[in-house]
Amino acid sequence: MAVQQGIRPGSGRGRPPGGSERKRSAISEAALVLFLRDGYARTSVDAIAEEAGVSKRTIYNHYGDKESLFLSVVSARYDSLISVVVALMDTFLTDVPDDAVEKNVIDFACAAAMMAARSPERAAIIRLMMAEAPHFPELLAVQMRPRGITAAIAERLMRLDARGLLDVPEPEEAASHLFALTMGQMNNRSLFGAIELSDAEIRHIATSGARAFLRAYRPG
Amino acid sequence: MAVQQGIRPGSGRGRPPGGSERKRSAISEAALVLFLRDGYARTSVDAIAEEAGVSKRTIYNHYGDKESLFLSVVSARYDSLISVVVALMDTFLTDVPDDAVEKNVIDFACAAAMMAARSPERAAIIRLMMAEAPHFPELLAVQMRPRGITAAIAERLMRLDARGLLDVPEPEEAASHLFALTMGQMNNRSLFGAIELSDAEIRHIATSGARAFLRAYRPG
DNA sequence: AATCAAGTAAACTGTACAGTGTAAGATAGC
DNA sequence: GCTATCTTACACTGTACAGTTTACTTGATT
Repeated sequence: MAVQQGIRPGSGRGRPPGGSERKRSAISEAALVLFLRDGYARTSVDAIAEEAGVSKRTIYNHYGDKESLFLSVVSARYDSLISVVVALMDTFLTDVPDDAVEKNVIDFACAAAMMAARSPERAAIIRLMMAEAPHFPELLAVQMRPRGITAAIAERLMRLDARGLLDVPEPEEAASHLFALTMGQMNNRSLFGAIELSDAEIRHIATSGARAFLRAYRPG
Repeated sequence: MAVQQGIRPGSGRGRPPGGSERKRSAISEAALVLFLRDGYARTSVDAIAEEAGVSKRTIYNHYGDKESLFLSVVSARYDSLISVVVALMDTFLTDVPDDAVEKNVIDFACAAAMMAARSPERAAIIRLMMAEAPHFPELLAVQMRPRGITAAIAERLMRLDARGLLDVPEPEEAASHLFALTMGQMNNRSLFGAIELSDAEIRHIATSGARAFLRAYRPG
């Protein structure tokens, strides 16, 4: 009689086919799902093992302990979220035609707001990092790394200033204002996991924020 | 030999002098301190009892269970924080002289930012509510109550618009923008418990946010 | 003085969970 | 085919914690 196999390929005893990388990533994905859904303290290693289709011992072999697992998966995912935002900036705030500043800033705001409002995972990871930062000082460092985000916006604004398309005497401040008026506004609403907004409402909020920014920083 | 008394007055066995209100408030204060410092899951009822100088049984007699205690103390404190912000608005955004709009908006921004940056308890309670909102739907309701906060700002802005001191066609939106440019900017920095800012830096950030708002909404 | 209301102490129940130890099974690579 | 590597099952340790039970103590009330 054949040995009872688990649901997933590569489960069951013995050295796993395809190397241990697959196990490792099954663990990290499962861990992320549960940490984001239930928080650090409420998530048990046994539950992660079950979700990943892996034995508890394997988790400890790979990650040492629960804290290391947590820090590893959370900081990796945070970094990848940041890179999504940076990509948005590249799309909308670089190579702006002379007559399309307003359109591009508004489009950027809409895209950023849409992402902020429509990605529950993003909200969950920010919530989680905020909640656990006091207990895991390492998370502070992870969050500090991308101070680059406003710096990157600032750099684009400077170029628009140089071309006379905006009047931005202090690019770092202006970048922070643009961020506050777009992503910041959405964060205030979504981080509590609160309200469901329609696409039209999101676009409206983002557009009005972008317009306020443009009025505050128009040239002349 | 006298019975060994605890450190606090009214501790020890027997019906407490001064009624049970004093016990009740000792419990809620202790609970708040520990919940804010360690979070919900990491705080044990035994620890609260010790901090309050009260027996564990008394806590259960007063609050029933840990969840009820948590909801009670957190929502009470949140309400009182909100009222502090409302008081700030009354101070700076009501009865504004014709020639002092700029000054008052900037002063409001500075006061609000100072409070946001200098009250660790405020940051802690927002963090805590965000973190636990998914597990305690009741917290959502608590947070929704003061949608009045932007509404109250909006009302003041409308009056300034009527007097021709600002150009605010959509007061609700503008209020949200002012909030984002002042408290929002500070929240982004303080909720992670991150950086220590000097008074001068805080004032600078708040002032530049207020100025951007004024440029976006100046009349004419 | 009697009674009631409120609280205390401490042991106890049941459960959940982090992390370990171990023997055995399966695969990869030589 | 041999061996090192990796995984599994599972029992086990120690601890922490929510909530209860019981027996006792004391201040207020009448």
